[in-house]
Order: sequence, then structure tokens, then C-alpha cells
Amino acid sequence: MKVTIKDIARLANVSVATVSKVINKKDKDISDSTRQKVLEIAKNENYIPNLMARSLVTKKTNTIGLIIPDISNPFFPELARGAEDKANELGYNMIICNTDNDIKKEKKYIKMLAEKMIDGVILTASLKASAEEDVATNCSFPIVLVDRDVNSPYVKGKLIVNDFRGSYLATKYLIEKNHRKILFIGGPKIIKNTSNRFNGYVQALKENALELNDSYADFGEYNSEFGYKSISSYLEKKVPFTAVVCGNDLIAIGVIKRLKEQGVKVPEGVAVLGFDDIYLARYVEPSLSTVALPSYAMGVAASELLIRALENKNNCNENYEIREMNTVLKIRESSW
Amino acid sequence: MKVTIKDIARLANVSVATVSKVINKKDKDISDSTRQKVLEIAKNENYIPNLMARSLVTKKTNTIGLIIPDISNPFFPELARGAEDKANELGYNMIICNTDNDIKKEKKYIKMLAEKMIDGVILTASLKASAEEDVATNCSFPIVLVDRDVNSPYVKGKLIVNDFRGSYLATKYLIEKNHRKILFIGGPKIIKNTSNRFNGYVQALKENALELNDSYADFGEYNSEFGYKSISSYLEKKVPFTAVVCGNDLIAIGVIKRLKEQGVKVPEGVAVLGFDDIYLARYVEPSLSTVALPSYAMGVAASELLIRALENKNNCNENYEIREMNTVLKIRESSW
DNA sequence: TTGAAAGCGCTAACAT
DNA sequence: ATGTTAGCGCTTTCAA
Repeated sequence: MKVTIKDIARLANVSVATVSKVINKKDKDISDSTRQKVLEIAKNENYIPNLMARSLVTKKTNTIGLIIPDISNPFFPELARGAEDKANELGYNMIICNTDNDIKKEKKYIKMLAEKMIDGVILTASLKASAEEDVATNCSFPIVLVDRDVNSPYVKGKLIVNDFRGSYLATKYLIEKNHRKILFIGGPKIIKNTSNRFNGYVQALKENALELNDSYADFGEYNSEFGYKSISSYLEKKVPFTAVVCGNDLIAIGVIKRLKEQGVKVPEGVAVLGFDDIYLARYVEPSLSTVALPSYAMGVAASELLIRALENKNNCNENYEIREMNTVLKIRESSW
Repeated sequence: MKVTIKDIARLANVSVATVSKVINKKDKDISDSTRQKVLEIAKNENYIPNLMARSLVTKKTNTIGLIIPDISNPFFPELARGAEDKANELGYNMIICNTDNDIKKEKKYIKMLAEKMIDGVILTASLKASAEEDVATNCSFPIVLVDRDVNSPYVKGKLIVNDFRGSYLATKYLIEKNHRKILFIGGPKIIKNTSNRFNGYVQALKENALELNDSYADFGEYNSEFGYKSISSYLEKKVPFTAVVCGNDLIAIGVIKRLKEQGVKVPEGVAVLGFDDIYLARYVEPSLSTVALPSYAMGVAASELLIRALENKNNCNENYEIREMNTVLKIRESSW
């Protein structure tokens, strides 16, 4: 049988109220001797407060949720870690929810989190039909958005990734290196960051008066299989190109794989750029030139934003903080 | 203000008990009409049951914990996904805890999980000083072990990975391919699976009467940096070798990276074997020959074992199930 | 400086 | 078929 606050009270010959005060360090007006006694007994009895009972009265769980679309994309574990480390540091726990880019799952998780009475949630970009019918609209707890747009009074902060600028700079870099036929292979079209990344690419082409050919862009999944498949079909169709801007590193890795199989050298034959800068980007062969996102720092910032909002009593609704995370172009061996 | 069971009861002109029964589908003896009425009102009012209140009385949270040592090692997200999918399917939620191989963090998490009154925990291999002082000894809820040993009456199941056999077979394969000077570069020595994997390697050497040279084995971290560093020092010392058995895929990727920088071809100059078969193993260049672990299936099995134990009323203590997960040697391009 | 008591939202005997 | 009621373990006001 678990030992409760009652047991401690009985053993210490004090009331449960006193024990509660000591446990919660609200002990300004508790005598030193009682405090000591209670603390000692609590330790001896291996007392563990029941957080559910506590939350039931305080209406605070000190737990936040993190909703991510794809935990097998290395970008997200890194973000999760940053978020968790910061949350822990600030006295919060975190529940990670992986939606597999599935709206149904996302809905389910949001419901689950609501039932668990979490204090708030960090919502990262995910597939979605339209901003209006975003499931997040149904949240009734504070939200911090990462690379995503939701209209709701519950939104307390927003992390913006300058995806546009990232791929714009990346593409511009390729153009400066004299590439003229540049493919774009991105993730799912309905994800916002996909279109942002695509638009940056388009902008760079336009500025340099380069032909903007529809057949030069392909959209699919943010994984290596898709990169492999997509580039295969360009190869088959004998589309001429000398560089590929990829929606993320996983796609880039798939592209490089296929290119090599075809006997095309990277970067000599074709330059390939990734996006994200996952852990393995510098270890693959050739190491990946990529638009780096500060994944860990993003997680940290998201937690910070959310928890600060949670602890801010004067809940000024309309004025939430927007923080922009900048991308950095890292040139390694897969491009020149 | 959140709507509670009381509100629903009031609106439906019934007692809270009736509402509770309907909500929990314990409605054998509730009239169809009341059931309908209650359900409808609950939906209209957007009623969300407060799980904490429920758990407080049922002593069941329907939540399990998953403790993993390193979420940036792609093996673990895959396992986590399997565990979570299965848990969800069986009506459970899962909280992922990442310990960074840090005993202190592990302790903290176990305490946190206890406070949150989780129903049970899946504990995966981690650094540890000795079996006896394993933090898990302090758990007071059902445990399922993955690749780890703990002595506790709370252990309700165990997943064993045949690490030994995996690296034994891998090494044997290399020997059959006429490799004679084979290095072993493993993870931290105090992790059990490290020594298991090492022992398999040793066994294969012995059986083939090959020299077992201490300086042929190195132990460090399960990441690419370590692989890179370790092989560098072998290269510097001009130790002769034609093959490397690595403790995991990340190490192998670091090793290959360094080898190529040195102008050593893989597999022509040196064959490299990994362990785990992470998602990117088949996408790196050359694709990685590796001892595959069924990461997703392991997660599924762990959840299954744990939840079955949780739901098994006649809690026969001493007789828990042990399930062995087998490894499969996958030969790709990094070896021959 | 301490304690009594109400109540958080819910479930489960037990009545009716 | 439905309702009454006693808690689950805790915090918090208010009184002593």
C-alpha cells in the first residue's frame, strides 16, 4: 500500500494540513522542529506525493505536451530533446506525441492531452487541410506553434522558421556556382514549410531570370524513399539538371543514393542540397551541404515561450511573442 | 470553466452516478432514453472526463512509461514507435523518458513516473554501475525489461536481444570471407549489450583460432564521433586490419567516414559491419552491412508484455515471460 | 504555529 | 432503472 499524506500526519502527530505545507515548502509559519520531523518521516516512509490528487485541486499538472509529425525524422527527436531539457529545467514534464502526419492521430492526442489536463502544448508543423479546420482550433489550453499557423486565442507564442530565406539562399548559392538546371524535390505540398521552401527556390530562380519549369519540381514525402524514387523518374525521363534542392536531408540522402547508383558523381556531376542538418548529415558520403535549422534550440525556445506564458498571470491575450529562427547554409561536400 | 460530470447530470436531470455509468459504458441497466440523452448532452457540452479524478479513485492511469537512454540514436525512436502504437491499440498512453545515459536522470524520471502513478514501465538498456544498485530496484510498479537485467519482484517480463549471436555470426561471416585482422569498436563497456556484442566477436575469433589481441578492441560511445575517433587512432598507430565490427550503425558510419578520408575504400580495403539496422543504414554510401534488430517489433513486444501483465489479475509473481528477439545479418555493400 | 473541514471531479457500493 | 453517498489524496481557507 502506498503511503499517503495521512500516514505521515499520523506518524508525526500533526495534521495533514501541516504536512502539506511542509511538503510544498509553504512553511513560513511552521516551526523548525515540526518541519524537521515531517521531512524526516516522509523520507523514511519513502513518501511520494500523488500528483493526480494534487493536480485535482491545484488545476495545474506541470506537464506540457509536444506534438510532432514524425519521430523517425531525426530532426524531431533533436527538437524534442531541446524542448524537454528546457521544460525539465523549468520544473515541467513533457509528453511526446507522434502523429505520423495523421490528422486523426493528432485529434486523438489533443483529446488525450486535454483529458490529462496538461497545462499547455507545443504544436509543430503537420499536414493539414486548411488553417480553418485545423484540429488545434479545438484546443482549450495554451498553445505554442512551431512552424505552423493556427487562429486561436489560445496561441501564446509562435516559432517561425525562415524556410523561405533558407532555400532562397541555398538556391542562389547554386546559381552563383553556375548551376542553371536546378530541380526541387520537396515534402508533401500541404505542409506549409514545404511551400515556403519551394517559394524560396522559385524566388531565387526568378531573380536570376532562370526558367521556372513546372516539371522541375516534385512533391512527396519527407523521407529517403521518396527522394530515391523522385530522382529516379527524372533520370528515366532524361531531364537535364546539374543540381537538386531537397526539401530535407532525408530526401537528399535518397537522391544521392540513386545518383551514385546511376554512376553520377556528387557533387561533380550533380550538386545536392539538403535541409535541416540532421546529425548524420556530416557523416554521410559525401557529407551533405544543407540548410541548417537549430533543431535543439528550437525546442528550447518553444518550451521557454510556452512555460513563460503559463506562468504569466496577467494573461494579455492578443500580444503573443513571435520568435524567428534563422537558417544557416552549411556547405559541405555534396555541392560546389 | 470546464464542464464536469455534475453539469451534465444537472442538464440531463439525472444523477452523477448515471452519467458516470453511461460515460464508462457500464450501462447495462440504464434505459436507452437516458443513455441517449446523457450522451447527447455530453457531446453538445463538449464534455471531457477528467482523467486525474478518475485515476484517483480507480488507481489506474492507463499510462505506461518508456525509459530509453538516447533518443538521438535512431534505434530508439523506432522502438518507441512500436511500443506506442501497441500501447495505444490496447488503450494505453505512453510517456517517453530520455535519460541521456545518465543515472541521475533515470532516477529522476522513475520518481516522476511514480508520482504520476503510471501503471508500469518499459525499461531499456542503459548505463549502470551494477545490477544490485540499479535504480530500477526502487520501482514499485510493474516493469518490463528490454535488454537489461534487474532483480525485482516487479519485473513482469523481459525482452532479450541475442546480441551475442548477432556479432558472433557477423564476425564469423567476416572470417569466412577470409578476414583475419578484425577490429571491434563498441559502445560503453558498462552497458550489457556492449559486452554481449564483444563476447560474440571474441567467440568467433576463438573458434577460428584467430589471435585475440586486446589492442584490437576499443570501447567508447554509441555515436559516430566515437567511431571516427577510434578508427583514427588505429590508423595513426598503423595497426593492420581488414575489417571492423562496430557496436552499432552510428559507430560504423563514423568509421567509414574516416576510412574514406584516408583513401581507404570500403569494402575493398576494409569491410565494415554495423549493428541495429537503423533507417538510414541502407541509404548511406556504401550501404551498411549490419546486424539487424527488429526495433519496431521490439517496442510492440515490450508493450504487449507489460500491458498483458497489467491486466492479468492473478499476478503470479515468479513466472514472468521472457521473449528472445533475434538478430538478422544483413549484408549490403560495406562488406564482402 | 497548527488544525478542521470543504471540496477538486470522479467511481462504486449500496439503496431505493 | 436510477440515485445517494462515501471516499480517492491532496490543497487551502479559515478558525483556533
